[in-house]
Amino acid sequence: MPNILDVALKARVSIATVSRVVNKSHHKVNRATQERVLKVIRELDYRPNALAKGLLMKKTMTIGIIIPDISNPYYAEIVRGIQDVADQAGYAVTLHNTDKKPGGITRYIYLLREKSADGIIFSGGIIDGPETVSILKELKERVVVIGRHEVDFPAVMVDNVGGAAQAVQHLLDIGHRRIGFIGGPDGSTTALDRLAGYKKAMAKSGVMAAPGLVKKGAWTPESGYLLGTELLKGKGRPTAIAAANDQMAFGAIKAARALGLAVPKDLAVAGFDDIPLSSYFDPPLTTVKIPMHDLGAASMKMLLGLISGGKFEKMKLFRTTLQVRGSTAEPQKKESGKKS
Amino acid sequence: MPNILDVALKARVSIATVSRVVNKSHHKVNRATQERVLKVIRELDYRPNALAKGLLMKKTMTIGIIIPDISNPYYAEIVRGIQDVADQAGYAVTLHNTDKKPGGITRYIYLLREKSADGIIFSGGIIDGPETVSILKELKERVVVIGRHEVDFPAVMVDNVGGAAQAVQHLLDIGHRRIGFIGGPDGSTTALDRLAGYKKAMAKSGVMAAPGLVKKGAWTPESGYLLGTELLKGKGRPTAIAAANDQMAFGAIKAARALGLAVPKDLAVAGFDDIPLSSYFDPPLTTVKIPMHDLGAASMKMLLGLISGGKFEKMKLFRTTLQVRGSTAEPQKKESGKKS
DNA sequence: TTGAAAGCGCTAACAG
DNA sequence: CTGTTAGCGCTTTCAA
Repeated sequence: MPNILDVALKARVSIATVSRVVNKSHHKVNRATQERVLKVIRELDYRPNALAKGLLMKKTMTIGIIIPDISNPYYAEIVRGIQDVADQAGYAVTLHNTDKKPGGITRYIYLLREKSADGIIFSGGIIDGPETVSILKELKERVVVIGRHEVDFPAVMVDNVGGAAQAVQHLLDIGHRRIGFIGGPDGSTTALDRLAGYKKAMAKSGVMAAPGLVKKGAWTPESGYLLGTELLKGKGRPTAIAAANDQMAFGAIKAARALGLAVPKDLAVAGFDDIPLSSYFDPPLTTVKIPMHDLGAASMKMLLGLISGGKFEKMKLFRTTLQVRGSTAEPQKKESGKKS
Repeated sequence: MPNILDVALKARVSIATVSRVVNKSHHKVNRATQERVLKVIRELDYRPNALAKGLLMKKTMTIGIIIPDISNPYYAEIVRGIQDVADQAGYAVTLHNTDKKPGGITRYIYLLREKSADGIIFSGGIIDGPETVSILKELKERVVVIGRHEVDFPAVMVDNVGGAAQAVQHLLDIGHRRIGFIGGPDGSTTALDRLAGYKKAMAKSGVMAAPGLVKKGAWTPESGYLLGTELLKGKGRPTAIAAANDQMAFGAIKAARALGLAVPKDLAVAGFDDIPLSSYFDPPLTTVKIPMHDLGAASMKMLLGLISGGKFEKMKLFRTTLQVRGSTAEPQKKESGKKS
């Protein structure tokens, strides 16, 4: 791999001159010299070493993303949004999955610090404990978070409370009263907010939310299936289920089918997120749409603002929109729908 | 951010000594000195600068992944597999999406070279042209590819021909004769191989594959829907469709439903990949399972072998397994199934 | 318009 | 066992 000295020698100039033409510096360089250098650069296929440059300039044009799991379509979509604007701005992105790894978050933060990342985008996931929070608080890194967190960083947020309320309200509006809720895990503020939205809508309509109707899942279709089965087999079966994400909603639908219940006839199901495949399901899933790609893009724009040191909105809130599709319908007439 | 000199000064030792304790060097360090240094490191929260280290050692502990699109569950799963073993081995991963970007591949290769990535994993995607191929050929970087490519690199491969043949053979076995195929785009070797598998199985059974029954899609559910509609509306409607990936299969199923056709009663549909949600569909999708996570993991292990310079398999082939689920069934009796 | 030289933070060879 | 020093490849004063 040729370096700047190789170029300089071959072009019979100093490395300073090479540097100037490579960086299109304002410092004037003779036209002829410039072309000679450019020619050698092409011949040698020279590329400046980003490590050396980064070391000197304290800027690496790299940012890190910390998420629970890239194989979750929700995060995949967000990451794509981040990358699209990062790439445009000349930034590379390193990816870090925290799930199933104790102390993952702090580990990655330190890693990114060592690598001199220019910034970090942090989304979702469970903050392991107060320790993590205090570490986060003292972070000197430039950080943007997606979603609500217990720490004060510039943030891109989603109205999860309102979104969940929308979904539940829809269920209420079409006549459901016994509405089950499959939520997310403890420690997730997103899970907390979506549960709050459920409770809010229920309370507003004066409907009792039986404690047995609320379950805590793990965001996966498997957990949706498990919890859906519990809900459906328990006493006082709900006529509708709102799930805190689409994957769990799919699990719940599968559970219903396994018990001989038709969706939406015997059970209405609503999801959350609107992942790409949701509208292709049968029945197409009624869900609360989050503009995931935009979420990612907005967070990266915010980080760019932070990095450049200019002014920028410290907070951006995205509203959700309810997508009413085939998986929800009004409950069957009074006689409780036994198995056909 | 404290550097090695700050630590050295505060601990009253030389930077060499600090370096030795940080790197657990074999070079002996007095026990007491060591503890003094360790204490200062903790006090200052010192972390070695990876850029400086990388510059000197010519090793960055970072590898790059070049794929078409992370929001495609197929790639997301592969990337997760890569990351799991990379992370374990102490490597960070940068992600690069090439789709919809002319010249993307070469651009990212150069970027990765500038950043001194220790290796590159390259999966899927269309090689823009002969130019890209020749650039790839001259690459001095350590590269592992996933899938078949026109270039000779260590590779992790999938038996796409055999897999597609499996799916089509299954359709044939249960009695279908008019079998449509929704393939991938031109320029993708994966698409080529899956199409070849379709043709192979058809030929083997002596069944004519009418040219009008073969379509080329773009891997997306939308294109599956479009092409499925074409297939179903055309003359001599197929009784079964094999799609080159699950997303297009879902699109085709949606198309069938839109035309009042029941799956699998009026139309059998098989997919390819077995993405996480496929078994949750209604009907659960019959598909050719690829161990995507393992594919990613294997590619990273191979790259680790390449990097360490040891011996390792230059090629690893993964077999596919057919998952027969609810979306395929035998064709209806002779009388061509009109709308009910 | 060009070049010499300092220095970013680190490791390792060498000397003591 | 510890320290001094060269140098990884680059940008940027400063001088010419």
